[in-house]
Amino acid sequence: MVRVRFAPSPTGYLHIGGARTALFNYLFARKNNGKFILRIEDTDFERSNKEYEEVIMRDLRWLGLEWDEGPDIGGPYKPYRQSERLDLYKEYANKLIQEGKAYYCYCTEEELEVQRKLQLKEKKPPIYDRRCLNLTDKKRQEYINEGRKPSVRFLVPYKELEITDLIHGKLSIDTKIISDPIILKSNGVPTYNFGVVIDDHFMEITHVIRGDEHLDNTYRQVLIYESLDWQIPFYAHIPMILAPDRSKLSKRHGATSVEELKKLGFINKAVINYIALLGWSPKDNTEIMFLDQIVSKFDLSGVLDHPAVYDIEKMKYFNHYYIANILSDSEILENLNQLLAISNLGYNLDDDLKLKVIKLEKNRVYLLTDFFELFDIIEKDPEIKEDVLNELKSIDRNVFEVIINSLNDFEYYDDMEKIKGYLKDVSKGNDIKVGQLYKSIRLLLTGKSEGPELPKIIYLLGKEKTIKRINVVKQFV
RNA sequence: GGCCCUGUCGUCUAGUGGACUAGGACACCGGCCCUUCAAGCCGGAGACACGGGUUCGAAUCCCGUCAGGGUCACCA
Repeated sequence: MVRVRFAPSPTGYLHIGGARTALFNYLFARKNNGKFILRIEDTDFERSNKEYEEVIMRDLRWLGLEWDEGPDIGGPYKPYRQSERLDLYKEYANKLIQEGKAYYCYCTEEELEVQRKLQLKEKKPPIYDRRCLNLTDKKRQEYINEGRKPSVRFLVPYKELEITDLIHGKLSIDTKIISDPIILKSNGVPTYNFGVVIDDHFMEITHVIRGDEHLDNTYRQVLIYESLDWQIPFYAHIPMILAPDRSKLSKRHGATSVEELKKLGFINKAVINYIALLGWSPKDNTEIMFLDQIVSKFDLSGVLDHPAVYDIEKMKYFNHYYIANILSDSEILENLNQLLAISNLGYNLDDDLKLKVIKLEKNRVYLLTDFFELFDIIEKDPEIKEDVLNELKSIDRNVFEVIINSLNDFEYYDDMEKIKGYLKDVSKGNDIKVGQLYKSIRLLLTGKSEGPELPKIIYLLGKEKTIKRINVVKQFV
């Protein structure tokens, strides 16, 4: 049985890279009828935050990545929060000490820092010199009397170590260059490299799918597995997602968290679709796919081994495509209402009107927030600023009169086609160029010279609002 | 700096020794449509990092150079 996990630490929002890692784990689990587990790695008490944990779970669900076992829903290998598994780590750290495979280290962080700097200065790799490995009883007692709390270091066995990665193939390293890693901090809490091994083992994780940045950690972890005589899981290190400038993706590169994307008006299906294609492509090179289709096409062997650059423009296109061609109007409405709920813009529109807007605009919209343009036009009377006023004043008096009279006479505001035809007639009958007529009316109704098609605006506004706006504007001119 | 990973259009990618005049998608440019801006449709430009091998034949295999990224924490 395939068992994979996504193991975020709750120190920030779920970002694009994390979401993609979660997705690949999810895909692999579903494809192989396995289990997808969520584990929270909250051993850094300073930076971990329960709120982030909740946001991460919420965003994962928003993306449609449901897990089979996790801190909130439990499971046979609970608990799924590292902070609740502290005894387990201590037990195995002690076991390693007793077997001479790990040792207490009494060095302080300051001492280590000094040593590291020195080594770096001499252009040497910063490796711990094992000064605490063979401490005399006297020295040890001295440290204890000073009140020093020891950390536990893993004793790295020196050898040629080869690991096999499902994406990169065979990888090897000389373990001499690995510094003895601290596995238990002096406060008794495990470090990442130790916690991962213990938990993955006891949660019976079969495949570790994670970002490339963990490639070097893998050697340390494999050594720990070997020292405990545990079975080593399969590894698949997926390429990183880089910023457009090819550096590591971070906040300064714009919208990189799922939270932000949501607020910008992205649709979950589009986000999933886009990130699935970052470092992976199906055999048939299809681009537009739903999550279940991606599952059926997914194959770890299709995952590339080089990094991909994050391009929000392409994701916008996917979003556009989903809105225009894939989603039903009611699905779009649902997404729109979700967005409205979190963005507190206070539009006072009922679903029927929103649906009308969706029908009219979905072909040209890229982001859900683009619908707001029309919402604004419907809800807010035009602002008559100076430049608008000047433009308004340049409209011929006769044209002005024609517009007012004809819009007053017109009755079929609920029929787009009739509006179109009527405007055409007005244009012909009064010898006003269509372009000029449209431009003038748009200005009167919205205070802008660009925007959605004019008949749409008139249709959505209805007779009452249309006439009212024109009358208001008339006073200024 | 050591070690590890990687290098196909600007970007995501197809490509696994001959089917490659290197294909698709986003972005870009031009045209059509047209009441504006878009959308849509049609068309265009655009890449095998470089240098050596191996081979009848290389984007594909090997070596080197260069470039990019990652990592060397009592962070994960």
